[in-house]
Amino acid sequence: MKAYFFHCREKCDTQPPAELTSLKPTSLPKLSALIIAGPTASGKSSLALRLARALNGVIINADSMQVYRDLRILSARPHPDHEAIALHRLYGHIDGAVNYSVGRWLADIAPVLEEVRGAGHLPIIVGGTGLYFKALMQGLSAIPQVSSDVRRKVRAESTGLPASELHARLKQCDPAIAARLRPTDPQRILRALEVFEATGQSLLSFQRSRTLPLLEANEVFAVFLRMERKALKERVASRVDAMVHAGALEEVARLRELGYDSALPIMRALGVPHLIAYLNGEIPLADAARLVTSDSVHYAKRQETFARNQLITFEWLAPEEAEACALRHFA
RNA sequence: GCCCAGGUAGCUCAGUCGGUAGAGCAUGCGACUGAAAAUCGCAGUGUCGGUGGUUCGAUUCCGCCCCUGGGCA
Repeated sequence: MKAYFFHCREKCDTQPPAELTSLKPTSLPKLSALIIAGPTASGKSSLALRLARALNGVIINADSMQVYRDLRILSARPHPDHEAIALHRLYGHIDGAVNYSVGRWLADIAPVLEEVRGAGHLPIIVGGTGLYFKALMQGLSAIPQVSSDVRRKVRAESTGLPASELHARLKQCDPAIAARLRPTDPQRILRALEVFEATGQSLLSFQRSRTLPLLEANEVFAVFLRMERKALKERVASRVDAMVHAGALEEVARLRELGYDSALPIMRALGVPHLIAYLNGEIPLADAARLVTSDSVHYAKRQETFARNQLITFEWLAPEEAEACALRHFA
């Protein structure tokens, strides 16, 4: 493990410590996957495509929105032309009516990883969802599936109630988890409530253990693409415009017609609520675009915070550095 | 030139019956176990337009000046 990190330095830093140059790559474990994370609009997909071509890789999605079939433009899913250049997996394979989750993603990626490696290809896992990478490399607690009946029931009982009231209810049945959750955090409170309702046990009791990670930090080269917030903001703004020109409004109009529950993940994707507000005549298009841009920049900030503090083994590299480094690692 | 309304945080504004100020947004930082493109938490900064006066004390009251907007000429 230690040797690997030194190896990484030796190959990537411009000036490696002299005493480490004796470490030879031949003595190191073979890296079994390339992981590309980074904030939205940082160029992850195009980097992945270039590396997939150069390294005979298969691109595997780690983005919670690019899994949805009905969300191609707004989720910036790879273009069909690009999907023809290299194999892409776990893109657009989920119906919008589905409440996808990190657990499902983990279940989906396990066989894909095995298959890709078995075929002798390099898995290139790329996406913006930090939680997915955390689950992939740090494991996830095994928690029984909460049936959609229970889920519906819990949500129906809590509609219209303030988070503090839900928290008070949670405190009644599961004081241990309630103590760890903020009374202002409705999402986590609802999750704890439904797990207790479904299993009769505290969510905390499940969270005490985790499954083994699918990939260990020392067997992958994991990068987080680094980009200045200011530059990122400009990229996001022009990408939002490009999305509108590419048919984002039509995509959103289709979603609106499908009549999905507004609580579904797909309906909360960046851009969907504001563009629907525009289509409903509530705000001008320019305002909607501005709002989508600022939401996206806030999101990028959260992605960076998550990576900085939760994905601590990732190397922060500018896109060009990441590309050069990956080529050296896997060539 | 005259009349009116304003000039307070990066922006929009609130407020101080005289005791040196605060919300939202923006910005920065953080939390994070099956909705994570989600859901939450924390934190700056101000010569309160300038200048004189009254006062123990003025961002607040008064005079003058500057600037902005509206009206009248």
